[in-house]
Parts: sequence; structure tokens; C-alpha cells
Amino acid sequence: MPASATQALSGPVEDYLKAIYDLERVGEPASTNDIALRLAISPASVSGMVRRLADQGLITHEPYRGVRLTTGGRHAALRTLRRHRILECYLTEVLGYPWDRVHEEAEQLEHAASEELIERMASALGDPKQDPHGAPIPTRDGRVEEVVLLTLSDAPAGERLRVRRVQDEDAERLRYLAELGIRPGSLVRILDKAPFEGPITLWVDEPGGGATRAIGVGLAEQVFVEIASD
Amino acid sequence: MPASATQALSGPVEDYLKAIYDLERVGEPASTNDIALRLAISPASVSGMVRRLADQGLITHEPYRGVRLTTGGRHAALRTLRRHRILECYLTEVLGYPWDRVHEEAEQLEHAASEELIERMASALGDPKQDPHGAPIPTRDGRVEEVVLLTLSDAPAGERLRVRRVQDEDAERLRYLAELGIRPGSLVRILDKAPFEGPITLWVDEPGGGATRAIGVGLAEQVFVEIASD
DNA sequence: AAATATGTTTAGGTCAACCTAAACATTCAC
DNA sequence: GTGAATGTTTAGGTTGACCTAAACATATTT
Repeated sequence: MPASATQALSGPVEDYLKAIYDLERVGEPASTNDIALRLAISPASVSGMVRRLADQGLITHEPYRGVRLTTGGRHAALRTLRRHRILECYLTEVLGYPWDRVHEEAEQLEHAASEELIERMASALGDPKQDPHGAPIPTRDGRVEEVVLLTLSDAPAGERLRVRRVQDEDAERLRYLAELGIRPGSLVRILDKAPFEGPITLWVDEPGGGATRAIGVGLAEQVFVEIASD
Repeated sequence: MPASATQALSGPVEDYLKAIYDLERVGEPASTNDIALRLAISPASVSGMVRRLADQGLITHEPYRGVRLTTGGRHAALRTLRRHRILECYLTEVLGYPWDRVHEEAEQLEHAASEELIERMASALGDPKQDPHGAPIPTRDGRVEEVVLLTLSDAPAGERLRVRRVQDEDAERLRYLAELGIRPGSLVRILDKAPFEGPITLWVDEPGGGATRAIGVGLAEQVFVEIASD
């Protein structure tokens, strides 16, 4: 049974598709365990859901080799992602939500908001291209340009770096990054990388000058940058 | 187990409580069948849910005599009602939703929106007192003034009447009423009530003059009015 | 007071989405 | 190429929210 038109999907199904999309994007096809870990669900439950998704034609599954989105599945995932990110934009820009609490709220609303609502919000915002954490917003017809970015932990020392995107899942982390002045658009320069997974020391440009900061590798892996062109 | 604090309730539970609140408001305690009819659910299913709600201390149930909200249950119902109505206001006033589609969208969102979101919307609107259909919005601490109103089908002929509220469940009905110029705030006068449940002829004041309209009793029962004081 | 109509509940079943514990398959290291 | 570690699936169970069909209780009419 191939996934044909835009049928309504349940909240959990949308969450699985989003997770699979994201895992696939990073590297190999998503494994049962990866999905389980990311959604905080037992591997056994994932096994069951994977079968259902495959039956619905949203994914293909080669046992022990992982799961891939079909075209239909990818479209469904991108629709949900669009909702999520438009909501995040709207909540921060129009309703004044703080950076770190937006993800959680959008997570709930994305399953309930109609296409019409999302499009009304999008127009009110002038069709934003990125969400508040720097993630690209898929278009109505399911296109995204996913740029491959360096993580701050892999970036070279000495160069001027522009922060492009940060992982938005963990509210506390986001609060901390904001405190350090690290958000999409910020300019930073790595001064030193301590060996053995040690802290990274960097210079963060700020309106009134700048500051030296040190962050751990774990946190640096959540920050995506590109080498500043100019 | 009495309902103490503000626990999260499932969507269906919130829908039951809203329905019971509304039925109770009109008259006698809500019967199993009334609830079933209103929610388009089988009476048997309602029986089951009623037991669960009673176990949770949200309602009291005297078999064959009906169901009543407890204080906790009433508060929960009013919280949901507040969400719903704030959402309706926000969707129409800020996002330009048409009158007749707002109810449906709010019905979905009310179960997903956090208290914080609702309060942010409420402040953005300047704490509205009524939703777009004229229904009063409960306050944060669970107060509503429910005014008893006449239906247009019961109202006396000849008097100047002000439309205060219309039932919002049926989108087509709403569209039709809007066409006739009948919405909260409109001024009307009954010219004639045909006998045997016949049509009601009325004069509807409109910006550029007014018009004579005829509507059936069924529709007139959905329109609440008061005698215009001035 | 019996018969009928109406309203309610019980019995038994389904489906989605989870769970744990146990069995099974694959890969990797030695 | 055997054994351990890792990853996946099956078996069996739970919960919420629904269903139909049948049994039961109350109310109404005659």
C-alpha cells in the first residue's frame, strides 16, 4: 500500500518520521536502536511501529540494516518539520517566547495545527527561511536546502567563524549558549582546543566588543558554524 | 481520589468535561445519552468514560439520574473553555480567520496549547471578555458570568433586540447567519412569527439601512438575544 | 399491574501505542 | 570459527478510548 495523498497522520507517527528524517540526514539509514534512543521509547516498541510505517508505505525497512524514508514518508516528515519551524518562528517573533522554551511548545502544537493555520502564520512573518535556531524551513512543496556545516568542535582554530545553527532540543543548553552570546549569526574565533576532548577556548564577538569563553566538546558539537567569508 | 491540582487531562477527557459543563448549564444534570449525542459517541462508551471521570473525582454520577461536575471538574472545564475561546479570538483578530472556521481549529488546538501560550495570546488581545460568537471567556481563576438570554425563537415580536451570542458548532449555519447580517451586536426586530413552527420574519439593522429576512425556528433557536435597553 | 418504550450498563472486542522479558540474529574480536 | 557484545524481534501484557450487541433498569402508557 503506497502512501499516496496527504492523509492525516497521528502525533506519534509524525514524531517517528521526523526522527528518521533527522537521523538519515546525518549519516547512515536509521537503526531501530537509534530511533528508540532519540524518541526515548523502547527498541521493542520501535520495531512494532517500524512495521506499521512500512505497511503504510512511509518507510522501507531492511531488517538489521536500517530504515529509509520513501518519497511519501520524506514529504510527510518535511511537512511536520515545516509546521514545527514556522511555529517556532511565530512564537518567538510574534508572541515573544523565549528562545529556550519555543521548541517544546512547537512540539505539541505541530500535531494539532492545520495547514491553513501554519500558512497564515508563515505569511504574517513574511515566509521565513530559518527558524530561531538557524534550521532551514521546508517550503510548502517540500523542498529544503540542508547545508552541510561544521560543528564548532571540528572547526579550525584561528579562522573567523559564523554560527549558523544550534541544536534546539535541550532548553538548558540553549539558555547557556545564549548567555555566552552564541546564537545563529554570532561571529566567533577558536583560540585554543585543549587536547583529550578538553575545553575549547574561543573569542565571541559581541555588540560592545567581545569576550573570551570556554566550552566543552559536548556543547561545541551542538553548534554548527561556517568559515566567515569576508 | 479527589481531583486536587492541575493535572494534565487527555483530549477526550477535556471534551467530556466541556460537554457536561454545557449541558449542565442549560438545565438538568447531563444524562449519559445527552453526552453521547453531543459528542457523537455511543452511550456505552460514555458509560465507561463516566466511570473513569468519577473515579478521578471530576464528576459525580448518580446512575439513571445524571452526571454533575465537581468543583475540580468545573475548573478543568472552564480552563479548557478559556483556551478554546481565547484561541478563537486570536485566530479571528490576529490571523484573520473567517468566522465559521475558527471553532474547528480551536477545537484541535485547545488540547495542545500550554497555559503560557494562551496567556500570551490573551495579553496580546488585551484580555478579551467574549469570543467571536459572543460567548463569555472564563478568567484565569475560573470565573464566568453566564448571562441567561432569550433565543430569537422565544423573543417577543415588535421589540428592538440585540443579538448577543450565536451557537458556533456548525460552520454552514454561521456562514448563513453572517450573510443575513446576524452576529453578536446586530440589532433586529421580529416582525412576524408564523404559527406551527413556521418561519420568523425580522428586520435586521445594517450599516446602510437594513433588510427584511425570514429564518426557520431551528436556526432562530441558535441565536441568543436580549431586549435592547435604549 | 402489565406492556412497552426509553435510557443505561455490562460483556466482549478492536486498535494504537506503549511496556518488559526473553529469544534470536549479526557483527566483531580473538 | 567460536563466543561475546550488540542490536532486533517476538511473545505477552497494559492502558485509553472507542465499538456492537445484549441485558438490565426505569418510566410511561394503557
